[in-house]
Parts: sequence; structure tokens; C-alpha cells
Amino acid sequence: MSRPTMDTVAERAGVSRALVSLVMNDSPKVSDAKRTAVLQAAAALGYLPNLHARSLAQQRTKTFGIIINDIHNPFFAEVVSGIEAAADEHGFSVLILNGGRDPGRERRAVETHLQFQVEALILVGTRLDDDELEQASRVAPTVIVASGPDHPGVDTITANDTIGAALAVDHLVALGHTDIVHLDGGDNISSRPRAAGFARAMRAAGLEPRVVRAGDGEADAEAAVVQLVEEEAVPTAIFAFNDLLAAGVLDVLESAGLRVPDDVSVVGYDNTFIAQLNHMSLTAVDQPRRKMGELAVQTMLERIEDNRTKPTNLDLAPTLAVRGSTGPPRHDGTTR
Amino acid sequence: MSRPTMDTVAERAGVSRALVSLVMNDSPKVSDAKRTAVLQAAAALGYLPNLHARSLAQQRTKTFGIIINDIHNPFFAEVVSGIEAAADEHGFSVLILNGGRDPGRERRAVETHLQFQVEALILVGTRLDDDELEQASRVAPTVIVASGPDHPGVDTITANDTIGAALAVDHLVALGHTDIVHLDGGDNISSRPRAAGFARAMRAAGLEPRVVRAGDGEADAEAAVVQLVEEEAVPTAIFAFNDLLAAGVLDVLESAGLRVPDDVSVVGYDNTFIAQLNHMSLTAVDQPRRKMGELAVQTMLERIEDNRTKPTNLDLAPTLAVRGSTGPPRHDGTTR
DNA sequence: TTGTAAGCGTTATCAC
DNA sequence: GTGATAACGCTTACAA
Repeated sequence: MSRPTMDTVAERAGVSRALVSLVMNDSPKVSDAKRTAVLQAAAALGYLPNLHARSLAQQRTKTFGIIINDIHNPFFAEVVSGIEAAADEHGFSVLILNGGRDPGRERRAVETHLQFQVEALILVGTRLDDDELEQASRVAPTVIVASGPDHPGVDTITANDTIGAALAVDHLVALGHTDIVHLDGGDNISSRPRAAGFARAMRAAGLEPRVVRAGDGEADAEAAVVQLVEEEAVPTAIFAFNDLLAAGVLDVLESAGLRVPDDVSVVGYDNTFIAQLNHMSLTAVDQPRRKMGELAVQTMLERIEDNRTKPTNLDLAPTLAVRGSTGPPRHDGTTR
Repeated sequence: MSRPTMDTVAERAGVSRALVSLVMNDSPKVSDAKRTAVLQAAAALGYLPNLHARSLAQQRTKTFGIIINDIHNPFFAEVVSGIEAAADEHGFSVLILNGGRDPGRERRAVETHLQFQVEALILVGTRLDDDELEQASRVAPTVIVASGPDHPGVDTITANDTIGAALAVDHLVALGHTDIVHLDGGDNISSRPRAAGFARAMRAAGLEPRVVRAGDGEADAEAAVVQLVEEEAVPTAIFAFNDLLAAGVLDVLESAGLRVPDDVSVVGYDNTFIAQLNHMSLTAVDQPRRKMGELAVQTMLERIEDNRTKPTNLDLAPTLAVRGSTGPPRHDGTTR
């Protein structure tokens, strides 16, 4: 099962190894006769170049290292698609490692990527702290995607949480809601900025912001909503940290005998395919995920090829996808 | 930004490069004094071994190449988790490439993996045909996961579709259903065996199987269900090819004014988190995804380390997760 | 226990 | 156009 090498091909084609190398990298300065001879030999042997040897000799890998915080989250999958498309276009390969929501594992993933000599790191939804990020960025250009804008030293691609939250609030206010609660993301890295954006938008509308701690999973909805019900403080609208949490909210409200959107309107965040499922039909803030992936690549390319050194911080504008989970409040702000 | 090499470390620690290598692979035959000297030098320099150089010298990579057919499908993510865990346990790394539902892209991914000298290929939900699979398996041990059992030459890990379909049918029959329709998976590679399992289970129960062509996405439900409604042939229960399709079914039934499970019971396949969302509450056949991933690794290990040569074909037993989308039929088999 | 040196499969720099 | 030959960074006999 030992694979053929350039020498094998060279011998079979009756040429030197260097010639084979030239053919493989389709150099113009090689005669047609030899070229076809080499290609034939290679095909016959099923020759595939050894990337390790090439990287070593070339002193570059044309490879990006991606780390996704959670392979299960559909939000990240779309970012990765954007990265892959853009990388491909520029002749770069992409290595994906799964952070598994675990900082320790993510740390090891960074190390693995660096050992593979990737030319840049793209961290999607990272759990690493600023020190670690800064350290990594000293070894290879590093960009973080979708993890809040405030990380000194590294490049960042984000979608503005303040604007996103305002989009949700304004939509609800326009429908006539005045009693709106935000269920926050708990420990999630984006929890704070999103909640801050909510508070700000509410105040701008002359309303008092109410924030209840929740989390970033479906299961985190229950405690929060139950608390609201028990305190008889159910609002006419709920703005959830993300789609998954919103899905949980939908469910708990239903069990409590409250109808969406008749009794309570619900807004999610991310606009993943969960929101898009017609059965959920969730109004949600949309982050331009693919675009974010593409920009991450572009940002890294600027570092590698045009050796930019000044940090980039791109903050994109989210949009709102309006669906069936929001409507005008039934009464004038009191729960039934 | 040029990174330190073993020579840099050796020089700094005042030893030979070979000694550094021994330390890095923590060989027992090196004095404590030199060991700490080397480790200190390495740490001070931020030394990271170059994996390409190592692979080249060692003539092995201790790496598996995974290709997932669709990074967006939550079913595959779980299989990958199982693979990662098992690989990790045996000191193997894992490289993930995304097939993107596109055979051409998957073909290139196989090639990339082979160029990286992976020691085995794990194809999750592949779209390649038997010829291509056989060809790949001649270069590196290859196992396919979750793509139907009939692929000569390569190892396979599957969950039995016949049993899975029977689980669904028997559950519905036990509830009293006699009029059950299967919406199949269209072009999906698992469509045929699953439909065959359905037909078989129905006949075993003395019932006539009805199969309607659909697909493997949410959007594929509409045409199929609309057809049933228009022909006034709506059954009391629908067994969908997968969860996504079932989600679509739920939605279309709802728009048509039919209640689940009162008017129609619905069963999905895969038991992804979509089924588990309480708002969907979908009864679904469950495949042991993690286990399948673990077994894939084990199967490859047997080839690599114990040089097994006989093909393995593991066919696991699915189970049924019963939820709110199934219940007894309202009437005696006629639609209202 | 440590060092020397050959070799892994490429690419790149020269001569020819 | 083509072919030697020296890197690339590491491992691994074999010597010392």
C-alpha cells in the first residue's frame, strides 16, 4: 500500500524528478512530449503529490485553519460555507477543527493548526480569552468571527448587536408593544452586548427595559418563562438571545396556555433554519453569516499577501426577518 | 514571523537536534537535566513541532480523514462527535472536509485527504458511487457511515433501515392505524432501503403500503402532502423519510387545517434535535449516531493496526423515540 | 545517555 | 528544456 512518489513517476516516464515537479505545477517551460509522458505515467501509477513534502519544501501551505466553537450550531455552519467559498476562490485550502464548546479543546485546536503550519487562523465563535487570542495572533494572523468586537490586537468580523437588538425592539414597538422582556444569553460571549443593545433601544423608545437571565440553549427558556408566569409578569413580547432559546420560549408559552403571537410575540436571533421552519415561523434578527465568512478570508488575505499590520474591525449590519411569531398585542400591555 | 525549529531549540539548550527530538517524543532514555533544559528552551522560544516534517520523517500521520456530506445536517454532526472522541482516545487526529452535498466536491475532498496522507478515510453520508469508493479504498482503508449497506469492497457502518421502518410502522399499527403513507427520500441514497422496509413492515401487518415520492428537505413535503389532500387520500398517519421532511409535513398539514396527531400522526427519522424541540415534539426513529462514529474508528483501527483485510459490515439496530406527534386515529381509517 | 548522519518527498537554484 | 543538487524540519538507526 506504499504510494508512488515523484521518483517512481520519473523513472516510469524516463525523465528526472525535477521535470516531474515542473509538470505537476504546470510550468510552461516543459516540452509537450515530456509533459504527456509524465502525466501518463502519473495517471497509470495513481500518483498523488505528498502535501507534507510540498509544504516543507515550499515553506508555505496555502491553508487556513478554522476552529468552530460548536459543530452542532447551524449558525456556524453557514459562516464556514462562506469561508470555504472565499478560500477556494483564492487557491487556499481550509482545515476545520471542532472546538466543542470547550476552551481547553479549542486551545489544543489552535496548537494543532499551528503545527500544521496554517497561514492564518479563523476562529468562529471562540471561547478563548483575550490573552490567548493575542498570543495566537503573534504566531499567525488571526481573525475572530461573531464573538463581539472588543478584542485588542486581533482582527474581528462581527454583526452589530446594538443594531440587531434595536431592529427587534423597533419592530415590536411599531406593532404597538410597550411591555417587552429580553431573555439574555447567560454565559454566552455575546450576551452582554446584545442585552445592552436591547436596553438602549428600549430607552430610546421611552420604555423601561426588563432583562431576565436565561442562556443560549432551548432548555434555558423554561426557568425564565416560568418565573415570568409565576410572578404574573408575562410581557406582551419576548426578545430571546437566539433562535434556540426562542424555540424553547415558544414551547413553554404553549404549555402555559399562551398563544403566539396572540398573547405573546416572540423574536429570535440568528435566523437559522430553525426560525425558518414554517412550523416555528419565528421572527428573527439575521446576521449575514456567509458574508462574515467571506470577509474573514479577505481580512486574512490582506495580512498574508499585502502584509497589512493594522488591525481590522468589521462590524456588519444585521437585518430583521419578520415571520408569524410577532403581531400586535391583544390588549394594552396587561396580560390577560 | 519565522518560527523556531528543533535546531533553534537545540542550540539554545546546548544539545543536539536528535536529543530535542527524543525529548519532544518523551523518550525515557534522556537525562532529567537535559530534558528540563530542552523543555525550558522550547517553552521560551514558543517552539511548536512542524507536523509536515514529522509526517515525512515518520512515514505516518496518525490522522483520519473525514468527509461529511453536508455540514448543515445535524445528523452528521453527531456522527463526527463519535469519531472525534474515539480517534482521540487512540491518539489519532481527525481532519474534516465538507462534501457540500456535491459529488464533485466530495471527490476532490478524497483527493485532498489522500494528499495529506491520512491513514484512513471515513465517509459520512457519501454521495460517491461504488466505483469511486472501491478506488479510494485501494489507496487507503475506507469506511462509509450511514449510506446503506450495499457497497462492495469497503467497510460499512449502518443502522438498519428495515428495522427502523418496522419500528415506525409497528408503533402506528399498535395505536390503531391502518392507513399509513410513507413519504420517501427521493434521490437520497437511503431512500430505497427505507421505503422497502416500510413496504415489508406494512405487508407483515397485513396492510397495503402506500409510498409517495418526496425528498430529504423540508420543502419537499409540500408537493407530496398537497397531492394527498387534493386526491382526498390523506391517511391517518404519515411516516416521513427524515426529520426535516417531517417538519415540512407538520407545517403543510397545519396550513391545510389538519391537526397533529388528532387528524394525522407523523413519524420522522433520525431523531435530530429538530424532532426533540418540544414545539415540534416529533416521534422519530433514532439511529445510534455517536456509536456509529465510534465504530467507524474502531473498524479503521483494525485495518491499520491489526491489518484486517476482510470487509466489515456493521448494521446497528435503530430505536424509536415516541413523542407528541403520534396518537390513536380519530376515526376508523377514513379521513374526515 | 548523547551525537552523527542518512533519509522522508517535495521544490528551487543552478548549470548545461 | 532538462537534470543535478541542496534545502525544508524532523526521525531514527548507529556510533560513541
